[in-house]
Amino acid sequence: MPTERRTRQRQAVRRALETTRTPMRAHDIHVAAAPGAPGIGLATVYRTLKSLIESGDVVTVDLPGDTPRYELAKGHHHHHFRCRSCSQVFEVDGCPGDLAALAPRGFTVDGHEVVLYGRCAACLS
Amino acid sequence: MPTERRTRQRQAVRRALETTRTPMRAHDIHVAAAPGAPGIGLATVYRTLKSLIESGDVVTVDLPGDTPRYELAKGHHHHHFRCRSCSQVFEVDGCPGDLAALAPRGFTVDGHEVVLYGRCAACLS
DNA sequence: ATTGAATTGAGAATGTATTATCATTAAATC
DNA sequence: GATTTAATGATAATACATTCTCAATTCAAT
Repeated sequence: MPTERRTRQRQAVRRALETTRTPMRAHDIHVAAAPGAPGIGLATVYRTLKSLIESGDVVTVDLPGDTPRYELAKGHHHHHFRCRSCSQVFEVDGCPGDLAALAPRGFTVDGHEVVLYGRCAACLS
Repeated sequence: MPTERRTRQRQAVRRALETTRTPMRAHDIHVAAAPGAPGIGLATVYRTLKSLIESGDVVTVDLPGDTPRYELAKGHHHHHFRCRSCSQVFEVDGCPGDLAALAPRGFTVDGHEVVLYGRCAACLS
């Protein structure tokens, strides 16, 4: 099995995700990682994301009709908020609770996702 | 202004959406409309969907990480359930209610979406 | 320092949903 | 029935995110 090497670009990708307060798109990560890894390629960003996801350190944040974003695995159940103005996504701690009752009779529910829409504080000020 | 013509293929697309009990993908509609409009092209399905959406008769159902689906505008607020087994999407009447309280301080919430995951009745039986 | 293999960057290639093009067909009006 | 022109079908073209290719690079163990 190949040994994982600690490279400047992988560290830059990880750092980008550790530093941000909002889930990032691959493109955002590419830009954010550039200062720490000059010339880093987009392919490397994707390769790194893939391994981080496989190791469970990163999770994909898929919001309806939006390009995928990535965030560090938080460990706790949470949802997201998407600003209609700046399109940025924010973490939402808290959850409406068990929604199984909403499902049709005879259906089994084992998970759910909630997305809030509106304006973030920055766009309102 | 161009006059809208009543064609066999448009009727077939509309009928497909009126007949189904679950939101359909463009491809599904293409298949479902074929019997009523032999040889109908996929482009026509998209063109018809576009006009139905513009007229407000149809709405797009975007679920995370899934290809877009389309359903007749129901008029009432509702959500969706996606079967992890057959991938089919079902309408969910009912709603967890106002979720604005979950948003971070200073944020404005004007909408939300909820997606339930699990197994549908058919896949469980 | 040397070397073997993992990693990288640049760009081509892929997959998928949707739109554009354009000659042909067919509604709707006369 | 003839005419006008919106609508259609086949297919090329877009738009994207993501993956693949492969020569060049660089990590890390010797």
